[in-house]
Amino acid sequence: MTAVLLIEDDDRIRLSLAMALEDEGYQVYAVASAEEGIAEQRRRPADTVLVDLMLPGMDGYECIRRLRRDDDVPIVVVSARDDTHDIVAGLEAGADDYVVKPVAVKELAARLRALRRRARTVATPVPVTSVLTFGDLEIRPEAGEVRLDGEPVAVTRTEFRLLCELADHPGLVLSRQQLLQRVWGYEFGDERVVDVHVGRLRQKIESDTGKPRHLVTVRGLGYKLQL
Amino acid sequence: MTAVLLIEDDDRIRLSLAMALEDEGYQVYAVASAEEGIAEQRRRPADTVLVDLMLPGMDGYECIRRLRRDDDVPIVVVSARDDTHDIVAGLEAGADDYVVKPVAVKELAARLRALRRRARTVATPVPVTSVLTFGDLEIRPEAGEVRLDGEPVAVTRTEFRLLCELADHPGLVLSRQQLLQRVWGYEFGDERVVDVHVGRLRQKIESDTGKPRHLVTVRGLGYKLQL
DNA sequence: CACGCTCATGACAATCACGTGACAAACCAC
DNA sequence: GTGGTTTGTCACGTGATTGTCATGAGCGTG
Repeated sequence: MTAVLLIEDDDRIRLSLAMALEDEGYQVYAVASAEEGIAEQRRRPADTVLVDLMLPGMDGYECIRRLRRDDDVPIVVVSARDDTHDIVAGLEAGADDYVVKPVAVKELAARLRALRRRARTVATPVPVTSVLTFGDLEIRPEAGEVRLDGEPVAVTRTEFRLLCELADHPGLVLSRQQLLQRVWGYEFGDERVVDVHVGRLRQKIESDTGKPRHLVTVRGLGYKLQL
Repeated sequence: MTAVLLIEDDDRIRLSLAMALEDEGYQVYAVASAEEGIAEQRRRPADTVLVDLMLPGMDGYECIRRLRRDDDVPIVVVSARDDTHDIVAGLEAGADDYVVKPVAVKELAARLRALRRRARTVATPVPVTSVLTFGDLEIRPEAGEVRLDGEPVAVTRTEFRLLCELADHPGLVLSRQQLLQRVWGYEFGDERVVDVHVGRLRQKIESDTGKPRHLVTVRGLGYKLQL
């Protein structure tokens, strides 16, 4: 069965549209915000995404761009706004189609079928990649990528290696000595280097560096990475 | 340049739409009947077909079905009729999109671009050719062909092998060393060669080489190819 | 509370990584 | 051969990255 992700903040519209689509034979995942939608699509990818443009928080255009960044999934904008500028912007952001509310369900279903006919089977987006997850923090060693809450975070090589080393031992304390050896290859050296890099890393992945949630200090022993 | 075939019997609309599309950078073949359109598409296939529904002689639905029989070309209905029944019928006949006249040219152009992004080019019936797709970038290893937004891109052999090697591991970082070995067969060698070729490749497949969308640098680690 | 120790952080200069243009050798098609 | 294309090397500029250091805050203990 075809699964559709519906991102629409208006409760009435969301529910009625979801029910109508279910009657048409779709399995519908419905959420009320762009953030939820992106998370949902990551967790349980649908075959097609329907998205409203006017959403609380992150707007629809940004939502489309983020979905597109991860994925080649067909996206249809379902919006009340019908002027050319919005339509062009929606399509340029990466949507495949744009329909104006209120929309006949039969038409929407026909457009979904047309789109699905056309959708290509993309070459495995990211194959067999191990992802180390620490709550909202994701580390993909092979992809050289760190994501916080789904958003890519730019880290330097040393920071990345440090993070991977810590992530390889979740919840375990690694001493500065151990880190110096494994990340830097130093046998001896100034242990302060580790502190500095941990600090820089925290700036990037912790919202409150004073109270780190993932990359925590164990006084007198070293650092560890936890959920 | 992208060629579109416009099938529309009303002279005024046909001419003005053709001119408007030409202003948008399309090459337009315009004809006034379904029969002419089908013949024209056989003789000189366009990349996309725009078709009116109410045509003298063979109607638009039948026209779409016949075009579809030959060809997987993207088809957009441009019709004055805006009721659900017509829209569904048009899409079910095989159209990819349906816009209601009068339509803003900007919107139409945006829809054409969106469709083109999505459309697979099956014009030449190449059997069992794997196509590696990265958004608007297509790589056909067997055919030795690279396409950007459907348009063939001329790449040299080394560039092509480099691209294939990266495409074989979508989203994964390959170090310069790995690339040197796999593309050049060098065991050792100047890693800057890789940079230079990546640079040349970017000139050809990235619109803004400063901010590459597909062939990205992972500082300190290497390069990767992504959506 | 005072002390010693540990850790966080900002500043800074040296270094590094990368992108790019130029160029000559190698290669290729004709 | 000959002219054009492709390829590897080099050098330079730019901006990012790195290790060091100094300073001050934080913590635990007596």
